[in-house]
Amino acid sequence: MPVTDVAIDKIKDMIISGELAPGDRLPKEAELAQRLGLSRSSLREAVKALCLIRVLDVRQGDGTYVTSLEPHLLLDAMTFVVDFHRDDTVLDFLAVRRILEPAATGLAALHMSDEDIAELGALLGELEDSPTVEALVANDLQFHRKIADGSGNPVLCSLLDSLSGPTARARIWRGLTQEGAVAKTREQHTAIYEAIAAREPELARSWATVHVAGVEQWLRNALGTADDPTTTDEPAAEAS
Amino acid sequence: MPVTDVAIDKIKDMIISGELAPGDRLPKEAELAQRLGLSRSSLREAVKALCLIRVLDVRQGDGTYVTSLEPHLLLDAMTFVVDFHRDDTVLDFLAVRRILEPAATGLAALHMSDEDIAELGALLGELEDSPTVEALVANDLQFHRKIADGSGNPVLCSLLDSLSGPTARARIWRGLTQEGAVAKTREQHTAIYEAIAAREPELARSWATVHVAGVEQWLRNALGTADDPTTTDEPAAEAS
DNA sequence: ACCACCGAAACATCCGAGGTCTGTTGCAGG
DNA sequence: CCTGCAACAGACCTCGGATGTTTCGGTGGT
Repeated sequence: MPVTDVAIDKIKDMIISGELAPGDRLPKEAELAQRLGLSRSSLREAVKALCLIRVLDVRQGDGTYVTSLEPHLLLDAMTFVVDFHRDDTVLDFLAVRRILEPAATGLAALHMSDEDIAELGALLGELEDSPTVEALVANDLQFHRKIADGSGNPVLCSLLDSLSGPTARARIWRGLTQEGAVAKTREQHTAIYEAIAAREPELARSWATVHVAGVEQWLRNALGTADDPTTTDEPAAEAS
Repeated sequence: MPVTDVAIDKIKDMIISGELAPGDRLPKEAELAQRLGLSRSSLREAVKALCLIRVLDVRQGDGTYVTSLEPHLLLDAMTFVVDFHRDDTVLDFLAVRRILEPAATGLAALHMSDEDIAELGALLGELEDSPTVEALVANDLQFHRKIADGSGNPVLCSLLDSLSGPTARARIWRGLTQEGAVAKTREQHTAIYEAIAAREPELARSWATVHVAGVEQWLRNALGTADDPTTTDEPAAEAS
């Protein structure tokens, strides 16, 4: 195994073992390199790699630090990964989102604070009557993010955030090509909001399913896939 | 922005734009470095970073290649990320798994081939009567992996795989500390298998929920968390 | 047709020299 | 005493070249 990979594992172990806690500063390059028994160049490669996945944070002129390691930080590195997937796997991502989003929405109906729900409602009103596609998608992302956050599970929230990336592009197409999409989206958002405000997890969950499934259905047609539609069906999920 | 980060983005763009397709070979270090306008050292840092997340694959003596970019490859980079999370966030991961696993199991009941179901059943028989904890956990992982694979969604499968990592450690503890865990696990696995074999998605889904919830419940107690148990409840998910 | 050997190509690693940014220190001025 | 500016030191950034290792593919002998 290359020394650089060894170094990555060593640093990883130092963090997992607790020798390096979140926020801690690493020894300086030269020192750490000597300690791990490799050159500064190789060490830098290791650090850079750990930097990409948000485990380390280097600040020029200052030093290298361990990040907070919070889920939202580490999981948003996944956004980078997800970006590499082509359109042919978007449906698979969307299928996963179709599983998680309703669950998150249901949880949000149970756990969101009244203030957060109010803010969620405010988001609905912020949109103009004839918004640009970009504004619509941005508002949509914000809406779903707030709900995911309201689930009370940061991992779930970050995961949904990552999965929304590729979906966002799809939604842009949709806004561009499908006439009634804007009105439909707004209606469904309102329905989801009202279900959450009424503290009705089942209803909220169902509306979320309908919402995501709508995008999924449209995308499936748009891609001209001949797949068996049941492939992404979620059995026994809906009580109604 | 550091030149290395620019290089990472450049390479990323080359791949996303299709200039570099999966399996393609990159220009040699010196050539690519000149083309991107930086030194070999800096380029190597970029390559190493993209290597960590399985986007590139360097083979000494041969060259640097773009990986297949298949979901299972990119998502298993997430395993690396998940490893960094401490025990206090394991419950959040488990909660997500509790959402995904039942859905995947339900899908598997619909889509697994008869041969795959037979192999799944064979897994149940492979375990000795008094297996070591390691053997039990390994068998458990394999069992759930096969089900996740049977869902027909590679993204879902890889995601569950990643989430199982931290859970695995927990299961080891469980096996070590909880007496009836082995028998209970075997019973539930058998029940899940039978439900899938009978093509009963709802039943399979419910058993999966019971299975994961059992681990979750035990872990919650073991960690002595005083959290509101409803925090991770999935509302309206069970038909029964 | 098969196998061992050899050389070219490409990555792995190391090194040392400059450059740039950041946080700190110390001094002068208000 | 407090404030502001300038110089300094520490740490990371970037570079380019030299040397070691591994792999691939061609060559020649059997």
